[in-house]
Amino acid sequence: MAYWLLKSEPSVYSIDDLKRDKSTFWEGVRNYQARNNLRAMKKGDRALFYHSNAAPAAVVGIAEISKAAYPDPTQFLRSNKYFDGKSSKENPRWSVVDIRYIGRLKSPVPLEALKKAGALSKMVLVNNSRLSVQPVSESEWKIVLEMGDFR
DNA sequence: GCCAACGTTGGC
DNA sequence: GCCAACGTTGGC
Repeated sequence: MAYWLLKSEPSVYSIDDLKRDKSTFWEGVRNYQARNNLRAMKKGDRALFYHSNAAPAAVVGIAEISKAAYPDPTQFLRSNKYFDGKSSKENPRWSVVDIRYIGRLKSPVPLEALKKAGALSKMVLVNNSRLSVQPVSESEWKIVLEMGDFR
């Protein structure tokens, strides 16, 4: 099983929104590196749910990849803000995955705490804060869940 | 709201 | 293919 980190601004879509919805499709990724990470996901993989542009920015919960990558429907909707006129149905540019709510961390782990943890110095989030879909190593995964008192 | 860091675009 | 200009992200 692989591990990932998904970022979302809580004012747009928060962990509580996911809890309410139970599952959703991860729309709107328009960055190639992030898209490639989406396409590498397999059903059953797990992801940290991270709140960006939040006070504090923090890992707040856990989700499961419930369906592997498929074309992002929003890229074809002219009225949608994620519409991409350069994409085609024959050769879609952008992908989504489905995710399912697993749970909240008992205590959210702020970015600052991740930066302070020596064992996480190679974590993508610590080194490239702009990538919105990131891989997480198994050891990083375990450490973050422990820091968040996830049970 | 500011601004640094990063990604993308497009002229050449 | 280079790189300046521009737009976006995201921490603070």
